[in-house]
Amino acid sequence: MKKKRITLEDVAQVAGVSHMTVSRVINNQTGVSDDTRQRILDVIEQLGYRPSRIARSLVMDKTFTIGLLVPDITNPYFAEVMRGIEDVAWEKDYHVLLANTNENPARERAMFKNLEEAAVDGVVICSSRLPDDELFALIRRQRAASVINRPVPLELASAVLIDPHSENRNIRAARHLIRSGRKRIGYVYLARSAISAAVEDFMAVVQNAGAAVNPSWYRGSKPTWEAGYKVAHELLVDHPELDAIVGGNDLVALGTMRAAIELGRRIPDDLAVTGGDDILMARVAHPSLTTFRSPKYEVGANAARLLLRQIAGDTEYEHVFYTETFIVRESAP
Amino acid sequence: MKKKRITLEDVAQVAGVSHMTVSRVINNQTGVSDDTRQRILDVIEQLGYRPSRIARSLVMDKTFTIGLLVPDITNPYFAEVMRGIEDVAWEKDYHVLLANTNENPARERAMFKNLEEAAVDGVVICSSRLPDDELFALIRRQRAASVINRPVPLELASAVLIDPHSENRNIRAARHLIRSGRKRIGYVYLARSAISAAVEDFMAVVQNAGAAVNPSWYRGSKPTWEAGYKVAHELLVDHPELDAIVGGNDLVALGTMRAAIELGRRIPDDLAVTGGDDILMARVAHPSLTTFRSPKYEVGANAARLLLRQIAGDTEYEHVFYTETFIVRESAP
DNA sequence: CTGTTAGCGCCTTCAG
DNA sequence: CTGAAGGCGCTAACAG
Repeated sequence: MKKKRITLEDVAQVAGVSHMTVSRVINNQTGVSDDTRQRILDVIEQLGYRPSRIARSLVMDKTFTIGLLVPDITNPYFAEVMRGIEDVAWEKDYHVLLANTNENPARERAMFKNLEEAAVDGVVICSSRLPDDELFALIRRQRAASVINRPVPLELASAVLIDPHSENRNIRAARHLIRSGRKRIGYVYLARSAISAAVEDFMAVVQNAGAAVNPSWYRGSKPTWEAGYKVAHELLVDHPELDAIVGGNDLVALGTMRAAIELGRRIPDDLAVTGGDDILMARVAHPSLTTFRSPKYEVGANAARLLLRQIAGDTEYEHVFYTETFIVRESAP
Repeated sequence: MKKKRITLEDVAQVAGVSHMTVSRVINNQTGVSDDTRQRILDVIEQLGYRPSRIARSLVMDKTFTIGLLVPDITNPYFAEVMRGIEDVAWEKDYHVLLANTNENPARERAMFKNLEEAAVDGVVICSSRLPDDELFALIRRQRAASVINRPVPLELASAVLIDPHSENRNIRAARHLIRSGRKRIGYVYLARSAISAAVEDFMAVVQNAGAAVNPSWYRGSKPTWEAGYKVAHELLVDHPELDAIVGGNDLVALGTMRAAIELGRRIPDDLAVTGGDDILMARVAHPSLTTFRSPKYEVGANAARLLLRQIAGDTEYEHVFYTETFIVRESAP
């Protein structure tokens, strides 16, 4: 014997009006006399009535919910981005349906399908790990989309991206390392991420700048501390000659530092390390990490704003760009 | 001119059957011949049909969605707990509606209301900041609830809690500090959290163990690095005599360490610091942080399991307990 | 094995 | 200012 939900009809009956009048009241519409309105409000309060968003969604064809697709909620970078998204959604009275893919493409695909079935009004897609063609097709199936950290055709979705005119952070890091005298630079890049510079580009720049290159100094990693640790450990065992490593992000760089320290390297004397994102851990770590600061919260907030603007009926997609600031700390002075 | 959603009816028409037959197919029900089923499956594929969860929810009175109420998604502790919850939900094909309260009680209240309107099948409530009576009333309005880190009547909800027979972690930390020779121990506890020991209890234990006590050595803090930094800074300025500080959690302890270092204290020589949670940062920080490890992922996963069990029709609530492991590191050897 | 009918709770439209 | 009718997309219950 389940307790049944209180409905508009129940409220109407108690208040002695038709359900339509109640509907008008809960939607703040005009056309209800002040005392009927007050009476209905009282009944609502007294009964503890809550409008069913389900029913409303069905008839209005609108769920007041946005989907949030992220690779890993435990990555502090994404957590901060999510906070920006969540805050904007909250302001505009939107709900957030969380779709955490655990860096797993199969799960990402399934999550997209879930979001379609949930009929969310739009999706914020953060750092998708899917190939372009597949991602674009999936986006096309959504009512609206806002993409973070992934170039996407302007006619397909809004996006928040790193300024394409600014140099890639990994490459900036490499330049910095070479300037400060490093000769043999490893690169633990983020596999499947649009943030990391392509290995060829990385090599070209390093070579141009007069430092050594070697294809086996460059390895892909998942964007986690553990993965960074593991990959860097292997890299350093195989190539003890390295005197610097560019990490794809802070977590990977921090894992790299740990591996290096365990292998007896002193940082930065024997090995310099750089990261990216400037998460709190980068500051707190020892030695503190040289990295790039990105406006994480604002990136999320902007993505959400662009999405909500589309949902509100704007037909023009928009791409917003941000830049990263180089932060020099102890790990690569 | 919006593109309209493809419905059961559309599929039925193309396949030349009634919508019920299609319904049976998408719900994997028996009573459809193999070739009709296959034909319908083909049409679904070809049309790219996705069942509307909204409509299904309305008629079934079930949303296949759980609400997730957390104080702060950027707190690594909660992020890890959330991952446990999300994974279990995903396994059971449940969606997660995120309600991040930003440590703000007013927002928490509003989020509860949102979750009611969304008609989620149940809620996982993580570290609520609401007073007992209010929280309990709000829980009672939900279809099902599973509570983390907050004692709750067994007839009201399931819960995942620290073993009540194990000594509180802050008090264990204090004992450890006293054993290792500290005399004047400050306490930056988590305000409004059921995790932190009450100041009176803390004082009683410290006094009993033969160390000094002083009411102005104990201050509440929000559970963030920034708050911990600020509170500890003030505390250390006001009370330079302190030779140890027990932090409510790792973030607060890490903020405390930063404040201490900026004020010229050496850690652990001049000041010992302890935390709680054992987030990654505690290990990476310098000096590394003495703390308590809690099974964060499992806490979340268990809370979700308990909730889904209730949703599945189990009427018995259940409370599950976990324990924390003391991890001694450099900050308080 | 397949189809028909009747709602789920709400909003839109149109009458009073 | 208020109400009645119709339908959103789907499933349950019952017919055939």
